[in-house]
Amino acid sequence: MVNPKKVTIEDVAKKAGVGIATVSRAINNSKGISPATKARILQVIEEIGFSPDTSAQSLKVRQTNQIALAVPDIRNAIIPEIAWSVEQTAKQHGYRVVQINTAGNARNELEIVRDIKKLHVDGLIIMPLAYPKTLGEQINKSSLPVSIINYGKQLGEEYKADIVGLARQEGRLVMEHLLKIGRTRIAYAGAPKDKIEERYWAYEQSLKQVDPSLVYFGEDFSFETGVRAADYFYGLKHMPDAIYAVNDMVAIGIVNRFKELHVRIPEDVAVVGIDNNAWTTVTNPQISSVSIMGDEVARLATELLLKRLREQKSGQYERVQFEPRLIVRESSISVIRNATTD
Amino acid sequence: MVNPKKVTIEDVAKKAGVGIATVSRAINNSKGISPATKARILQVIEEIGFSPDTSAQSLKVRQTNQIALAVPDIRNAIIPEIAWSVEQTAKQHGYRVVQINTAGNARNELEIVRDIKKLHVDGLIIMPLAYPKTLGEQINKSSLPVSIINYGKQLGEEYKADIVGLARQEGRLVMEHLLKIGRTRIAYAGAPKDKIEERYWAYEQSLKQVDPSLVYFGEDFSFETGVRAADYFYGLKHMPDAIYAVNDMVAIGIVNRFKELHVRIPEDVAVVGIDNNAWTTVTNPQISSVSIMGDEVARLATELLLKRLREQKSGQYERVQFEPRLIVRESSISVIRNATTD
DNA sequence: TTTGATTTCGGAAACGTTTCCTATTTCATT
DNA sequence: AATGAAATAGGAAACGTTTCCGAAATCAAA
Repeated sequence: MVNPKKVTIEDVAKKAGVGIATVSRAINNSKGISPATKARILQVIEEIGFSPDTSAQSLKVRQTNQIALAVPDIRNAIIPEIAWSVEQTAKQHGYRVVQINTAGNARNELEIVRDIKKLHVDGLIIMPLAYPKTLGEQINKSSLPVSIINYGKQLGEEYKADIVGLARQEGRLVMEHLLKIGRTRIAYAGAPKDKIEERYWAYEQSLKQVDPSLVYFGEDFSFETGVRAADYFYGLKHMPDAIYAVNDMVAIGIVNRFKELHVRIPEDVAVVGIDNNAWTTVTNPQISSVSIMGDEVARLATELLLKRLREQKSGQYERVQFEPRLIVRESSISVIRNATTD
Repeated sequence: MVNPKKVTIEDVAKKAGVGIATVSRAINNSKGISPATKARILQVIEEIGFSPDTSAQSLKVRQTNQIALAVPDIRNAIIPEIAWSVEQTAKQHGYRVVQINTAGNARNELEIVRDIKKLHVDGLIIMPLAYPKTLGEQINKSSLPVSIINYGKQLGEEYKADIVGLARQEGRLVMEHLLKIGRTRIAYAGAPKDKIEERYWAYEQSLKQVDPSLVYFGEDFSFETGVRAADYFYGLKHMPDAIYAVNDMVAIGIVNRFKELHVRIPEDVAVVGIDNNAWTTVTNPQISSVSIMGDEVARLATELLLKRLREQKSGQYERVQFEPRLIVRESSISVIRNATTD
């Protein structure tokens, strides 16, 4: 480690008695080199421990074999899964990924795109959270390809980027399932700002008419909201026989609280969440949920980016939405319902 | 994006009517340039949208401003937290981090270290899981500085790397706490291979004598093991009044099962885990746990690596162990114990 | 003014590769 | 043998910077 006098391609050439061009051919196994000399060169390389300088290579071939992945916060929810998927996919194609957390901060999200040139990467995958107004504009004038992992708002046609996300069908899936297993008094537990979204509309639309007492709008998407929702429903004269929770955290809160209250799940009340968080399998009962396909979304976003890099042309931009998938677990299995109640 | 004829430092120079050396001085704000010309150059740069080529810079100055972070699997346990901490710290010093998952595979762990030169980084932070025998050897012959985040075995003095980890005191902390709040029948719930470790020895050593019926060795470190442990203890003639769980997953399993069995926590049984997983705050009751200081460990490991890069010398290697910290929550608060029992 | 020190600047040489172009060798075909 | 095509090789230019070194310009002091 004490400045070992960097060994270059020239050292190899000299020692092997060939030109540097030939050494280059050997390490890139390009053609125009005889198997014999190639073997000899490789041998020498092994001996003196040569490894081509990646900066020089990048400078020459004008690519870095790196892509950037910008996410709000690697510590949250499905993001580790996404980061993992991107890394695996990139690796398969010989790319490395540099990790960036934007903290879901609008300024950071813009900055990343604007300063992408400073990143020593060939392209960018961004999962926005803040969706700053000028994001699209910034992306469009970007000098490098970008791919968007979109779990937020519907994005316009004008984006010059591949966009992959989720078909807004999570709520519909939950409701169809709950209806199919014969529940009739289905409640909704969510968060107010969520009212405008598919997850809530699916609830309204699946029902002939909605009983307002069965709709609980909490403050956020947290465990605590779930606990409070459970208390609220428990206090009703006529309890629901199923609860559609806006996400898994809320669902877990509900399940936990109901267990304390001796409400049986799924016999008395079925519960279904959304996200397919790993912790849904670790509660008791395990909670049915809708997978939002993080790894598939991330994988495709990566593949589209790499394809664009490979083909070097800014042709048609892709718009892909994965279908969410319902995973049925104990909390909503179809049971012969017992009329007795605590 | 359609091959915009890369604008180079020379274009800037020409347009500003100066030499390229001067432009270089302007963008690196080195001295030997008058404020006036500097301003003019910056102006031009802004106009024509120039951004220096990072590959060329790296080639010239012989550093990439990147470090690699190799972890077993970004999706597991405290690793997102570690990745986050490394990234934040690196960013503060102007470094970016490239993420690598080793899958806890011995061969991968070795390969990363061996092929570090191919990574376009200035140094490596590795969190080993497999600890292959030749890892130290490989690190010692590495041409780049490496820093180790060590949550595994005790590492020898011979490693030419900074090593930061955790002082093996988690078990002791738990036991002291449990004894202090007056528990007398303290049980242990863990995994068999764990028997050799501090976490178990601390249990034995804190007790005048151990009641073998209060020791439950499960199969693994999972939620399920926790559930089974709870069942086991519940079946005892004489239940423990506290349980020291080898980690949070097990603790959560215990708490969940006990709630079903109407065992009161902490009144009947106190429960404490280890790891300080975020989910300990989302159970009911919230679970006391020992923080294993992931973010501090990661931050220091990063800082040591960057310092070594800065100082360019392979002097003394650091060995640092953080003290784990007990976080007391509802599951083990000191209560006036009620003699009545369900 | 002259002098000398200091600041400001530009030319050119690196950094370590890949690749173009040309030269040589090898080989198959006549 | 003679010819031409194909395979193999090397020299040198280029990629876009930083930095060394010397030249020119500026400035302060005499």
